[in-house]
Amino acid sequence: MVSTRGSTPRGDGVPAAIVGLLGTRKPSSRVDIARSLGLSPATVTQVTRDLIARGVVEERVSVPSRGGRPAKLLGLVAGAGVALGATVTADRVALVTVELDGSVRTWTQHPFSPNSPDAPRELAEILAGEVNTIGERLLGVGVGVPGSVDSQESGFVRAPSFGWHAVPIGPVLRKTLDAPVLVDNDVNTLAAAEQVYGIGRDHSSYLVVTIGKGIGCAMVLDKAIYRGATGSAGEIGHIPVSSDGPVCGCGDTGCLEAHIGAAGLLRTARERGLVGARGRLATLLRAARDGDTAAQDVYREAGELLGRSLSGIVLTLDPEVVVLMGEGMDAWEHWRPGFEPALRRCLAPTRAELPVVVEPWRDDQWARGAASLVLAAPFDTAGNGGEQSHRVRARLGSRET
Amino acid sequence: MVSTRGSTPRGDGVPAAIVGLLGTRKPSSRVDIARSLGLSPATVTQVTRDLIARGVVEERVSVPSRGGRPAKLLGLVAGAGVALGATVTADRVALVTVELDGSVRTWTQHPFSPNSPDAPRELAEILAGEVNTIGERLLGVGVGVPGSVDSQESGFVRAPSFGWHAVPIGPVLRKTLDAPVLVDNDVNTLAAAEQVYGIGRDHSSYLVVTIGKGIGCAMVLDKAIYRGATGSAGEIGHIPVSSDGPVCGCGDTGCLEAHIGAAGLLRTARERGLVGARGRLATLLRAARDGDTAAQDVYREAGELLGRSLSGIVLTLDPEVVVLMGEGMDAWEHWRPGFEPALRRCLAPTRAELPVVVEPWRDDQWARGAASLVLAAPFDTAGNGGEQSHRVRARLGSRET
DNA sequence: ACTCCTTTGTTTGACACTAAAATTACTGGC
DNA sequence: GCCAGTAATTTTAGTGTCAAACAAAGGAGT
Repeated sequence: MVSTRGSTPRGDGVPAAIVGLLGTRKPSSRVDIARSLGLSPATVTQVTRDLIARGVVEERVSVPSRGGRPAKLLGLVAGAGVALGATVTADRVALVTVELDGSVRTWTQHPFSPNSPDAPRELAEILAGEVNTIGERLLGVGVGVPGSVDSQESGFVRAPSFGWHAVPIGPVLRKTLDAPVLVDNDVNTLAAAEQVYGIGRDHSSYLVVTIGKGIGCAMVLDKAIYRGATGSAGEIGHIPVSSDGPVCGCGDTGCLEAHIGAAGLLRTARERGLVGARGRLATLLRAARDGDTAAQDVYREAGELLGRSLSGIVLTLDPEVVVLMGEGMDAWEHWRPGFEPALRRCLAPTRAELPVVVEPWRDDQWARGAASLVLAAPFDTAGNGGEQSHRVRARLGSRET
Repeated sequence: MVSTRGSTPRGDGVPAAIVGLLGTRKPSSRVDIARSLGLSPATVTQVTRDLIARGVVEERVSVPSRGGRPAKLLGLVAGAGVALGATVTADRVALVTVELDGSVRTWTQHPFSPNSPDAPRELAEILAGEVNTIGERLLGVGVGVPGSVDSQESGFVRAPSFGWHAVPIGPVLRKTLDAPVLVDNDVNTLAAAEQVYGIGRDHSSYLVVTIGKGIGCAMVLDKAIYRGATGSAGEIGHIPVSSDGPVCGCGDTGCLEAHIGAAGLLRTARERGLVGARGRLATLLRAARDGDTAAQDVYREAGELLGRSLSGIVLTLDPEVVVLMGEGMDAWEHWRPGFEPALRRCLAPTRAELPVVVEPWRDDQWARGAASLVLAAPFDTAGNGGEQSHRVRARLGSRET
């Protein structure tokens, strides 16, 4: 193993990568940093000297050695940089400010109507307040949207559920906010968070599958988020699973999402008389928890469909791990009995042991993900984030200023 | 667009990348090379000076200019380097020697029995003859196998159909042959060939799907071949498509391959009395070509299954293009009527126009692919090929010697 | 023929990164 | 307390790449 994240950084990426590493790891020695990033200790000495002088990094205690010069640990100066994250949903915008080490500073929500023709400008206004409060220390703004984005770099959004076609979220925000702005699909932002603070620290290829209103999937392949040719990779909600199933929002019939998305589950439950015509999903979940086997069946069957569909994706992508998250996870205990056997049944003997990690859901997770777009920029050695990612790195570690 | 293939090369990768580029392009000027590789013209001048002195590259004619200093084109010296490619099948080994520009020099076949306990050594002996014939100019050996490989770098092969479990093809060949040896799944080698000489010149993410004895898939994502956590990405032949279908070689029932692999097609044809108990696929194809609608139905239904399965993969991976190839492609005209509508039906409006490229099949294609593993090494800036890839680059462009 | 323009290719000085040697700061055995 | 051993860090000298200035080689207009 040469480097922990992607290829070894160069040029302006070196100081950024060091700061990024220190943000996501415990305080490390210079030699450790060098090993992790594939740099020579000499370079780390030089660059950290500069970062210390600039007040971004500080020396911590020396650790006792086991026969050798003790390492002087380096850590980030608290509050040296802040990322702003925002997610857009059908009725509001959630905002977080996050420190370099991933800890959440503030969390707020604002009413928002994406259908308005002036939506980008309204979003910009919501963000502007926060941006001004943060001031100098702002590294960048990450925005997650439930749709596909042409590229993080530019940020034109297509989100059918909002009626958005090539809506210039990125350009408008950039013009208004005077800060680097990275826009991405919301599930991809969760993957970015995993990449930096979660499972990505130990694995290089994995899937992040979300269960909630829709069914989403983001993928980190060989340490990089994969977005596809048109930014719409991971649209697994519309995989066909039945030839005559329910009608989906996309117009087709029998999509996975139409079966096991929140609306699909509810429809099934109503058809079977488990909840009233005006009943909600919470009712179904309560029934399942109370031991109602018919209610449990709804979830079990959903788990089975999900497991079968994922097994195809796992065979195709051969990930190390699958991470499950999303608002729907609170009912996972009832999905699991259907899910596990369906998933494992078709996996070749080699992958039958595929670990599936179920993450508890937190309300600020979407927005935290969005902020992670910014915090992942230091590791974007391949340059997928383009100019915006570059600007984040510049704010983080440029030698001038 | 910054660079044509992956990220910009560094160090020993620079001369190799230049040679690689000249091998896959028409002769180019220094400035063109610099643009393609993301290097400065200054660097290209320096490195090519060296390559010219070493007799690997030569100056060609000047090209008339359109209002500027005319460009002096650079091209490869013919025969400056040769790659050896080999594919292993159930009964033989096919060998090609390929020039740097991709042209095939020789093609031979040798009987081979992979079930023998001494298979790696026997393979080594077959290759040794050719290696000695080539001598000095050999850049490396590429080997394609119908199974999964732990990494190109090491080359332990798992191939259930051969009864191979962690068979040390790479290590044994390396010990015997004294040349860089790259081992990979056979479908991945086809993807490597596309990457270097085919569709990869114009696209960065695509699928290569093979139809033949089995159903295979290789994927190039963001310009790199993706191999998965255990080297078995692309095992789409075992995606479940029916709950009570025919038994597959993998032990499960209802796998895609069991339905539409060569054996599956034949089984269906026999069940329907279209060919005799001892009849072969050629009989079915002849019947279909002669207008037998029952025979055509077998192919059409197979096309439908393939299209449905691929639509799921396309939704997941959002590739720019899908390339179809393999021995089974000679019957494609009869697959297509089922395939096209099934594939497009479920693609979101944005991807309905997904181009599907059907490549005619050539007998030496597997072996050419294997050789491409070597010829793709110069572009492996990420270092996936590890030490072996590095050794190929060293032979191609090292400054010493 | 002369001048200006355009593009290619080369030279030069600066700079980032490195390998290797030197230095520092400990531990552990005596 | 002294010495050998060990590992982190720093220094030093050197290499590869680049930006910018420069040289070369033509076209097009006058």
